[in-house]
Amino acid sequence: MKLSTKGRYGVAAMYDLAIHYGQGPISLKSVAQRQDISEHYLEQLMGILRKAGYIKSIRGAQGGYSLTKEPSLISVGDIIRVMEGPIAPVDCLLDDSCGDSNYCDKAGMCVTRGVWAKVRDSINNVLDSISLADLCREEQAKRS
Amino acid sequence: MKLSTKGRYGVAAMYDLAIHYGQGPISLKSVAQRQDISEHYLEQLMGILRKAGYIKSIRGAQGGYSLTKEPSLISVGDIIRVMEGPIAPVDCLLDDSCGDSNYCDKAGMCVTRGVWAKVRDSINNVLDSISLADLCREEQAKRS
DNA sequence: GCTTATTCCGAGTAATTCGATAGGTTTTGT
DNA sequence: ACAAAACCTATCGAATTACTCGGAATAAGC
Repeated sequence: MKLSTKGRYGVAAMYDLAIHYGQGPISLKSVAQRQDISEHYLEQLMGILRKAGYIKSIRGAQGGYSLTKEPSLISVGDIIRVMEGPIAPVDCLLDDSCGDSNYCDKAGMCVTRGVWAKVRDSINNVLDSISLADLCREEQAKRS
Repeated sequence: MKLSTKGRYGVAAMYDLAIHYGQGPISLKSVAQRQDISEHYLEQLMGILRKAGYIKSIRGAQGGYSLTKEPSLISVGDIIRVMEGPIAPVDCLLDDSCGDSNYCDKAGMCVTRGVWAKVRDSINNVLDSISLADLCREEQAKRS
């Protein structure tokens, strides 16, 4: 039940952009340094976040990244799901409409499936209840 | 955020033993067949559960495994933690008293750490609130 | 006592994933 | 023109996962 660095780094980077929201484009380099992440690796992660529409980029000198929406409108859950795929402790919870793959024939009768579904829901609840703005507020509080 | 098969199979096997609680030793083979798990692999998992004290074994012909306590006294959380290690979405939550390893120097200032701690707590809450007896009851309900 | 059913144990292994690294190509402000 | 930046694709070593294999020890039943 570990989060991969993708999710962790993704949240860290988005948090960094949230802190600097409204200050123009923030360079990948500076984010990587502040959050202590490999530059090249973070680059790939930023690509994912950009394609998902959570950040926009400006190329060329003095370029960088910035959020496409207010920090209060982006939840940690949004970020995690984009970085790690849908949250599901077990694959049989992924009924992605396309018939094949992880279908479990006794899903209806499976009692443990219910357990994993509850876990999934509780994780999603927690993650969706925390926005980037919340994290920024917390940071403010810790400073004082 | 995936559970490994260790955790899943562990719960499935323990659930199987709970269903047959009080019926004497249950052979690995029959558990493996009913739960559709590789026999040899399940063998290793049973070893973990035995060493943790949740099941006891009887060797030789007509031997097998059985729970050491009532199904109501064993939670899904107990099983998962034994099979997968402590639940912690990120390593910096593991302050296992022995100073080295995953200590994060800015833990006190880290706002994302709080997020992961909330996730951990909510997962533990769900898993600890469900006992093997609960699963057996659910199975009964589904039958009718 | 022999056979057979079973748990126990340790090593090996194929496949996958993770976390990066490398090396280049655009694009753009100065 | 130059340098700073985003973008892209490919590769790679290490670790982990989910097994498999081959036995050794133990006990019940005949």
